[in-house]
Amino acid sequence: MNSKSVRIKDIAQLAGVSVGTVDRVLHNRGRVSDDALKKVLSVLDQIDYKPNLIARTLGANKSYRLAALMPDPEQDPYWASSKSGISQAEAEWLRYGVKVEAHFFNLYDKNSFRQVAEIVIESQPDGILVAPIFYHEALPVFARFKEEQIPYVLFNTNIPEVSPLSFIGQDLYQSGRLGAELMHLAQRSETSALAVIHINEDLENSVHLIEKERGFREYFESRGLSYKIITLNLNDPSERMMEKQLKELLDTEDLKGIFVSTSKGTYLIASFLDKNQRTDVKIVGYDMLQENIRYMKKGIVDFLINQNPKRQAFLGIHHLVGSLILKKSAPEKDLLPLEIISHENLDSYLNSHTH
Amino acid sequence: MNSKSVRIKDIAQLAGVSVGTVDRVLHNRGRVSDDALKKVLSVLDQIDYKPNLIARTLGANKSYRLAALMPDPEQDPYWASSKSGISQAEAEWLRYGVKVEAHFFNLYDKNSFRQVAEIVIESQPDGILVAPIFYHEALPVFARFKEEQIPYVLFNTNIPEVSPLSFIGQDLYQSGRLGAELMHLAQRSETSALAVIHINEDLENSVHLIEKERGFREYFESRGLSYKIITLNLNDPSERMMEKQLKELLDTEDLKGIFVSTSKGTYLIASFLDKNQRTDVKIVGYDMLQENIRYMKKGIVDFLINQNPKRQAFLGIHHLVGSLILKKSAPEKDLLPLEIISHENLDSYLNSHTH
DNA sequence: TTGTACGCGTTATCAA
DNA sequence: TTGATAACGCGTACAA
Repeated sequence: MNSKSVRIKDIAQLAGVSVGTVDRVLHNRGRVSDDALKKVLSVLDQIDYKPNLIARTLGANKSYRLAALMPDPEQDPYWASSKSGISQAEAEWLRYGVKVEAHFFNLYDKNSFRQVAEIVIESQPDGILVAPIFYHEALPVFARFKEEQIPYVLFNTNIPEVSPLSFIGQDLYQSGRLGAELMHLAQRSETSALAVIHINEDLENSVHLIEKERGFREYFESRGLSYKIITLNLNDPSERMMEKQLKELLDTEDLKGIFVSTSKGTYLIASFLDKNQRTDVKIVGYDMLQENIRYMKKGIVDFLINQNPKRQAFLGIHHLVGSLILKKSAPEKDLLPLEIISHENLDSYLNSHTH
Repeated sequence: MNSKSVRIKDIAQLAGVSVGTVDRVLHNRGRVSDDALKKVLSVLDQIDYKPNLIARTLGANKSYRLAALMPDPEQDPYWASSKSGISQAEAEWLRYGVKVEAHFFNLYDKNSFRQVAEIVIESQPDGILVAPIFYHEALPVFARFKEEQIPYVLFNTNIPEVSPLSFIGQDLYQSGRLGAELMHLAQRSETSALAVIHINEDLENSVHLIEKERGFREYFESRGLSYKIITLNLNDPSERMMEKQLKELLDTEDLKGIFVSTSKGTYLIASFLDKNQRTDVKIVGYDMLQENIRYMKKGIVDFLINQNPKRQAFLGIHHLVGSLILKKSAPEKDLLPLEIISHENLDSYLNSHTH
């Protein structure tokens, strides 16, 4: 077949050593003389060796255990999508002996993050995929991972300081700018008031939401647009309290648009506006959650920015496997495109397999 | 992995024959005695044998030759993207013995399609990836493929009647509707005139363009919007002639938007409007060609719908390989999402690796 | 430190 | 018509 593809055997021949020696060099197992090492490395330097995955998995009876550390999918459908991405990746790599165990922490309890992380460490996986949504709590956890020498990949939220193998996510500042552009398009007058609504316990600790708002505001500034922009942080989980704050906002301002910074928040706001029959207020929100889709089809939600949680998690496992097993270097950052979902392309996203 | 999985060896043992015999039965290669056949079949009946695909491709050591039949990439940068998707897929499968030979036909010459198709057949490939952009000419060609029993996958344009292994592309009617939605968003008044511009030799024969226009028009109808919509088909390739027709259009109508149905057409129209300083006319077009990107950054093009030509071709080869070699069943239709590109998410698409 | 030999599951060859 | 056996490329145990 491909007479071109280089095998270990070929490298051995070129370097004038045995396949065993080449193998030891390739996997840095040591027990190789400086002389042999040099010879093999010089050959490897000149040719592009790509191991035959097929052959490798056939022979190796080895299995890899990966762990995922993420919020409980039952608390928020956004994370259920991430979960399904992990399952999908696991299915794909199963025949290569890869297993992934998912561990969930409480979305509303920062301490549980540390606790579950400790459980993950105890299970001694070969690699970890993490969604570090709590900035402060994340730092000591990653220190522990390093201590235990377990490689990790981040998704959803980046914390560059902990130098992960890779980060998979989106440019959140730009995401905010895009939200602004879409909001601007949906408006028919430039004098109305707009709101940025976060639904979050601890805004200062949530870099991702802050970045989105910054982008949203700067878009209008950079274009010299004079909308009045109000920020509202709804941190009280009780529905009654939330409704009260929203009613207040609608009463005091001539509000024509709401940019919601989270996916779950999107349908909460949509539900409120729907009940109060305020279809004049445009909504730009996040992600194709079932409820968000419903409100978009109903005409309540105008635009969704797809963060592609499923794909993020899928790629996370993918990079982890690639790096650990295939010894491929994962990209430092894998930024997914900011996908715009509107009424007319929604179905095309829902029907596509590959996404 | 699952040590439980049944191997040919196990079947042989249970049936009291050798692996060679089992292999012959499994692949109906004949040369098996009735007695042995019965014994093997009865074992196969009781257990669920799933061949190890990994081992199969290793052992088979077969090489596969695929062919691609598509328009000449030098005539239109859109097809250059498709070409690069094919190359990418080929690179990925090269080490498994897959080779792809691309054959180009003349975009402006229907006869060349049939001629090149005949050349493809002569080369007797194991499978063919086709972009059948000429409807009438395609039918006899697929009849020939069937005659020669060469499996084929379609991309870009679907012709369901020829029952391909798989089709990869987009819903073009919906694509037109999306174009309309974006155009509507970009307009500030509902009384202006809009144009649909095709740049094509033989419009009636081009299902894909007709479908887009149908979607575009029906969107406005279904919403009761009263834009005046003019269709213009520029079939003369000379620039002078094209400019004359466009000038005429702009002079006689209060035109505020142009929907261009092809990717190459997009930058041609953009270039014209740019030269004539008609930034009041909004453009919705197709694909992230370099020139289209340039005009979008310049503010001349307002929206692009990404048809993802590269990915389409890539997936085409992918499904072909999956079906032929790995005996996986390819999806009958693999419809890619209709991606909206705007000023603020353009870079995110350009920077993303995985796309 | 080095090289050889065997196993992974399947296919293909060849002698019996 | 059969069955034994050598590939395929890689990892690794084990002998030198």
